[in-house]
Amino acid sequence: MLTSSLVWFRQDLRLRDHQALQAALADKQPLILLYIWDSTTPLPQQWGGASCWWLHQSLSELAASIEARGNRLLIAKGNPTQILANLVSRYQVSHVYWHRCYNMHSIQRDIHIKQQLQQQGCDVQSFNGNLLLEPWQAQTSDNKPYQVFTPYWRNAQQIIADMHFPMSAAPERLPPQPTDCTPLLCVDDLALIPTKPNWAGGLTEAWQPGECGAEQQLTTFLERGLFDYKEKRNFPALVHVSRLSPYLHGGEISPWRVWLRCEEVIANTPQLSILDKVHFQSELGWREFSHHLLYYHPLLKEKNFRSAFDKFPWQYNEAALRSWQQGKTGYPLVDAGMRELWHTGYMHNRVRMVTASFLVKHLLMDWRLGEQWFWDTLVDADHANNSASWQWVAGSGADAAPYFRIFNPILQSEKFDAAGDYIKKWVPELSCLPAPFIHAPWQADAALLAQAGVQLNKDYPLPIVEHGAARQQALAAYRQLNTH
DNA sequence: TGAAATGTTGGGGCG
DNA sequence: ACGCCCCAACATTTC
Repeated sequence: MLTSSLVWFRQDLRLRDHQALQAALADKQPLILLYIWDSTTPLPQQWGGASCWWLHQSLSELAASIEARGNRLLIAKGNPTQILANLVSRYQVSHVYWHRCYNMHSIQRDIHIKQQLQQQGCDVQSFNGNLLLEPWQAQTSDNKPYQVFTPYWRNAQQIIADMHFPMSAAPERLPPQPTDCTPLLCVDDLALIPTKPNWAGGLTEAWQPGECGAEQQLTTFLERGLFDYKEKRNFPALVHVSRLSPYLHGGEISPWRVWLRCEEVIANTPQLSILDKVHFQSELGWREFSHHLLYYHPLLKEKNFRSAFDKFPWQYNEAALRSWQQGKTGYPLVDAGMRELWHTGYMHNRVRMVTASFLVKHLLMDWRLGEQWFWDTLVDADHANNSASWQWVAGSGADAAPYFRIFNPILQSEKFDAAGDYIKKWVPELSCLPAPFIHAPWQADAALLAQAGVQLNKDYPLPIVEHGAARQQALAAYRQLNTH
């Protein structure tokens, strides 16, 4: 009886730079390529709506890509422990490979599965396929996890400089499946995309998920976006951000491919500043740092990193929460961001900070409410990044924004969207209102509003809170914690 | 990877 | 010419 090898695809939906696949190819025997929709994932960690849409597209492309190379992606749904055990015994699987995930559910599940498969006589190997560094690789001089980004990243960069990344091209042909291998499900059976109503139209326009789209996005960014990245990445109407986050999350591109191609472009393009490279790479650094934090603080999504925040006097106001979610706060930059998110599954980073700060500081609502909304609506929703970033904004996190750092949504708008281009795109009812009034429509006089065709409180809401008063309330609430 | 309040300085209008 | 005030521009401190 012929044995076979199995690659379990998870957050590594690509064929290039795929260590698990490369290891399986070296076995030179029939190959099972598997994706499992893990129904044992705790509910709050199940992919949100936008991530599901992304996953559907990405899986479909991967399946097609595998089929074109002479194999087939097996798709299953259920308990991975049982599914793997069944496949291993049914197809005489001698070797199983996957790339590691770093949240608590996955870690515990994978430890258990590894033991079980080894008992079945199977050789199991896992690799790092999703990060530049393993989360535990950078440690302080007394072998403790870092709490602050800057020293973490200084150390991490030194390690990266000496690393040899496992680059590999996508194989041109794949070995066949075992001869008696029967399909399980197809991508559609997972029911990941919305049907009634189909709200994904904006996502389809904005994105091309999959390995191919990732490569195109990387090239576009390096050619057009990297120049002056350090400054221009702050302007949401410009295209000077990489927009690679959803691809990195799904593993459709490896972070080291992004890293190395960036190095290469910088070396070959004299007009690019080293600072642009440094700033872009440090964004990848934040991603690494988030995973470092999540690894050592498995409850990062649920619990305040700084427990002093457990007694923060959060308020809950359902109407205000809904206004925020729907982009109807009356602050144009905030609303533009929230609508971009709803429409495209993405929001520019600068605007993420402004909108998040608004929920937590102006509306005094628990960061977890914001985290949940982003988790459900972002195509790049990532357990580590989303949790760490929300805690950073709230001030409850490691290396967090200090409590007194309260973004003024009007000032941010004037600074980073001076002409109002971003606002006009996402809040079209204000598109005839000239700057500077587009940043604060309630400050425009009646004649100007009439001329722009805006009736406040009808076409566009009045601010749901007044900035100055909300700021004072936030300062008072935070002062009450007495942590500073 | 803030914003506002407060302090300081220097030019210019003006008695 | 001089002192005084105003205030913009910038710097520093505070939240």
